[in-house]
Amino acid sequence: MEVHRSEQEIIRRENLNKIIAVGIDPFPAEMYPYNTTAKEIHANFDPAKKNFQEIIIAGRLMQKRIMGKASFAEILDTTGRIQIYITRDEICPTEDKTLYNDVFKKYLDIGDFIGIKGYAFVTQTGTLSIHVTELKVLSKSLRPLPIVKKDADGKVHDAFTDPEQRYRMRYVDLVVNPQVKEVFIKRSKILSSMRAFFDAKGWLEVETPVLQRIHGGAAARPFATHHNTLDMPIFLRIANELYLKRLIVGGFEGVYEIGKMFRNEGMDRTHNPEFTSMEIYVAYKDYIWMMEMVEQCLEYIALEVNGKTIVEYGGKVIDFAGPYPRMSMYESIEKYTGVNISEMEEEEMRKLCKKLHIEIDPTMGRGKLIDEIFGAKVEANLIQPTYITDYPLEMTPLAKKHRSKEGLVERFELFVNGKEIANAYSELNDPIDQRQRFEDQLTLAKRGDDEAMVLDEDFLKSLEFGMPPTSGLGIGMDRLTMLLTGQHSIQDVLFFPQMKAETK
RNA sequence: GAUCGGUUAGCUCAGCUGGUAGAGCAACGCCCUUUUAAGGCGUGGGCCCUGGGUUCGAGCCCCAGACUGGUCACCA
Repeated sequence: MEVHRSEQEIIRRENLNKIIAVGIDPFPAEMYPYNTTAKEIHANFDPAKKNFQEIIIAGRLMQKRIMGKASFAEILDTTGRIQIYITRDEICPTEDKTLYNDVFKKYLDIGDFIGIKGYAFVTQTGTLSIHVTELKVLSKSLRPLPIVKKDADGKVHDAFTDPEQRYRMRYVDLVVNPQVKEVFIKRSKILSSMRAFFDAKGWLEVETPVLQRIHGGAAARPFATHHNTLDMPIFLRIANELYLKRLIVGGFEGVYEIGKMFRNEGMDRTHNPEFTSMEIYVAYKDYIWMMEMVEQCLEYIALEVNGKTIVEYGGKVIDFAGPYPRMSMYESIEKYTGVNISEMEEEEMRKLCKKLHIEIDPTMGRGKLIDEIFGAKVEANLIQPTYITDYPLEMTPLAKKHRSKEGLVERFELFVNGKEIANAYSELNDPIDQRQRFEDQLTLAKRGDDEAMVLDEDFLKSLEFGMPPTSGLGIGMDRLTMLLTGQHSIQDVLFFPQMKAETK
C-alpha cells in the first residue's frame, strides 16, 4: 500500500536518517536520569541561592530560535515548559561542532524528545532559563505537532481546536492544549479522593463481573457477545447492583465498586456507550442516612479537587457544601406546576399531562407518567444540589417500599444543574416482594415497555438467604467529573470517547 | 432517531453571481545574530471528505453517502 506523506513528514524522516548518519541513535534504549522538572524550577529557583545548578531535565522540544553560535529554545516536560539557552562551544567543547551545527540546528524538529544537563539562570530580559551544557537526543518525532502560539496582538495561531481531531488524536490534544491535561488530572483526583473517603470508613473496594449471563440491575439495552469455550451468550454489564448486594448477603458491611458500565444506546453530550459508575452498598443503613453520607462525600471531593466547594458551571455558581435541600417528588411537582398529584389516578394524570403539553403514550403507567411530569417541569429547575425523594413504586423495582407512604419507595436522586448525579435506595431485601416486583416488570414488558427489568433467579436466591437492611447508591462519575471540572461534554472528560471509524 | 451546520495546505481559516485555489502560523533556503510569536528576503506544499449528476467549465449548483459539531427526543 502506498503511504502518502506530507512534505513535513518527509523532511522529518530525512532528518531522522541524518541523525543516524552522524552516529546518534535517535531512539536510545537506556533510561534518562532527569532530576527535576520545569514546574519545580519555576517554583523554586532563587538566583541569590544559586540553586538548580546541576539540572537534568527531559521533554519535547517545542520551539527553536536559532541565532548563530547561541540559541534559545523551549522544552515541554510532563509538568510544563521552560526556556533553554544553548551555545555551540559549550555543547561541542572539541573541534567537532556537529551536535550544534547540524543536529540541534537542522535535524531536531519541534516535538522531538531531548534531554539536557545545565544550570538555571535568568536572561537579560528576565526569563528564567536553563543554560545547557549537554544535549542528548531521546526520541524523534516524525509528524509535525500543531504548535499553539499567541502573537503580539494576542492573536492565536495554530490552535488545535477541531473537536473531532482532538478526540481522535487525544495524544496530540494533551501535548498541545495544557488545560486538557488539567481536566484529566482532576478526574483522577476525583476518583482517588472518593476512594479515600470510602476507605476511611472501612468500606471495601471490590470487583464484580463485567461479563454477565443476565444483564440485571438496570433498565437498558446491553451489548451482547458470545463466549466460545462455554458456547454461551454473554452480555457486558449494564449495572453491577445485583452482584454488590450478593456481597452484602455474604456478610460485608460496606462494599463499593468504581468501574465501567456498557449500554447499547444513543450517544450525545452526556452519554458514552461505556461510562464509569460508582456503586456503594452499606449494611444496616437506610436512604436517609445515605443522603448525609453523599453530602459529606461530595463536599470532601470538591475540596480535595478544587480547594473549594463552589464550582462555576456554564455561568452558574454551584455549591457542593451540604446539607442539600430535600423535597419529595410529589412536593417538587406541586412546587413547579401548582398541582398536587399525590392522590391522582392514572386517567386524571393523563389529562394533566395533556394540559401541561407533555407527550405521553398508552404504554405508560402511573409511575411513568409521574416521571414524565417531573422530567418536563421540575428537573431543569434543580440547579443547586437537591435531593428528590420518595419515587413511585412501579418505576423502581429494586427499592424498598416506603415505611409510611403508600405506593412509594424509599429512593432519592440527587440533582445538580438540572441533571441527575446520584441515585440511591433503601434496598429491597424482602425476597418475596422482590420476586413480585420482577414479575410486575415482566408484565410491563408485555405491555410494551422495552426498558423493563430482567428477572435474576440467582439474585432472588441470595436474598432468600437473608440480606440485612441496606442502603445503596450509584453515582455517574463522568457527569460528576464534568461538573467539577467545568466541562460540558462527556467527551471532554473521557480520554478516548467512542467514535466511528474514519473512512478516509 | 429528527433537525441545522462543518469537512479546502501540518494547524486555524478565507475563497464573490460557477472560470480548475489563498492568508496567517508551521516547513524549507538565504541573510542577520542574546531572542521573547526574534527580524528580513525568498521557496515549496492541495484526491478542495467520497461517489454520481448538471455545465464548454464545479471548491462553489443538484442527488446520494461518510465522518463530525450543535439542538431536540431517549437513557446514567
